[in-house]
Amino acid sequence: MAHSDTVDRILDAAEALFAERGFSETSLRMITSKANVNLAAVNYHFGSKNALIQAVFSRFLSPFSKSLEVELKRISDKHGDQPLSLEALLGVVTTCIVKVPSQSKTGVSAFMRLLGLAYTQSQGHLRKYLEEEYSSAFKLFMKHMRDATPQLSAVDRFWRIQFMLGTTAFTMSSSEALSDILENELQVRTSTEEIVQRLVPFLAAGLQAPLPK
Amino acid sequence: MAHSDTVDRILDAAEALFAERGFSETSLRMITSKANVNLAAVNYHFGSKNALIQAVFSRFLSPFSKSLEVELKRISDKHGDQPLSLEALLGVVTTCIVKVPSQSKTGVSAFMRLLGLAYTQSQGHLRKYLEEEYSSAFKLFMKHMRDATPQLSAVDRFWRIQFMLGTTAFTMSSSEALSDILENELQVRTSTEEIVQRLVPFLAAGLQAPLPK
DNA sequence: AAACATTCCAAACATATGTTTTAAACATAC
DNA sequence: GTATGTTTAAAACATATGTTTGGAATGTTT
Repeated sequence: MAHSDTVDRILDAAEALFAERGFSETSLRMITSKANVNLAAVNYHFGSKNALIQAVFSRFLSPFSKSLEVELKRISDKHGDQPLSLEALLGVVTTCIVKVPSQSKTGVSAFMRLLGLAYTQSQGHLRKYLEEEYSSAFKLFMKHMRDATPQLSAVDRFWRIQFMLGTTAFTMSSSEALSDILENELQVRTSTEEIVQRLVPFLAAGLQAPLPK
Repeated sequence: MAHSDTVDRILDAAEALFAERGFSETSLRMITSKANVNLAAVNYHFGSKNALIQAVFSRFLSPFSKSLEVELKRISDKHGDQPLSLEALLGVVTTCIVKVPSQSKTGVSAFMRLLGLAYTQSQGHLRKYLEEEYSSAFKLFMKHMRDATPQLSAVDRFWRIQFMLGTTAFTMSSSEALSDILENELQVRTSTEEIVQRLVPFLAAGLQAPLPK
């Protein structure tokens, strides 16, 4: 078989464990024993642990960036030269985020947590890999972002976009822990979808906040 | 000497390396060789690596939480039963953040990055320690936060505060890298103080964003 | 059926890590 | 000056990690 069952079992186990514990804190032995495969299988199929990490990312990031590019082009075609509103733009992104993982086995929560880790737990090789692989989708998103916030100067826009990405990455990377805390305090459970829904207005308002002098 | 030079040198080196690379990715040997002390000194003075991590945190978190409590009480006394405005409250926090590290050798950026790591790289022992040690300052801040955002439900407020903390920790933790990128792109240099000034309106607007249904 | 390629497995390997041990150097008090 | 407790130094220890290896099992092709 070109894609042995083993490969998928490893990817599933790795994805879950990485999301749960981070990269350095997850050993190959944890992964292979959760996947019920031999330890050597990882190096046989992927070559190295770093390559496995990248494979885990591309499995969910590729469909996502694909879907994002398609969706953005579709909507902006429909709108002609009218630029997308900020809300619409963020809406597209969140739609793609929520849609994609359900196609694979990954939950949205693991998906987002991995994204957060990629940002935070700065593994040099990962950052490099992601930049090379997904720069086109990212640039397209940034172009729409420019059009959606014409009132901002380039510098202002730069910082606010960083704030936005930071909020998202950070919240998602600790979303589970935060949900636990909240449940403990107020006996309310918040799903990842709901967190995203809460996040969007916060971000939109922040991006459009009146400028300081 | 009660507080040998060695102890401080270890703390300085550990602080810098933790901020730069994270906890698991920083070995005791890196720390001791950067600090120019013997490997065994860490276990002698602190007992374990985990204890060292906690010591690094308390060195900068204790003065900060102290200063925050004092400052909050001072200002709220001055205002009588009038609740602090959101802007004023955030102002107090940022003032304390910017003020405290300059007393020690820590830069604001390392200070914030460590906070971010504490959140993200959730080492069980650290979370527990921080909760026990600094719950009083945190609870005081949350009380004022409640008063400053009466329009929010408890759940809404919880999440928006998390968004706010996330944005701050994340931005500050990568502020240096981001400044570099911006300078490269637009030939503009942004100081940490300016970043904070840009952050506050973003956060205030996000916190007060209209609620989704 | 034989030849070949691929996949799997148990064990070994080299290295890095946190921690402990042993002894020497040092300071301080009696 | 000796004794006592403290700090440093170098080495050893036990363990965990990523990776490699040689061969067995399995599948595919001729």
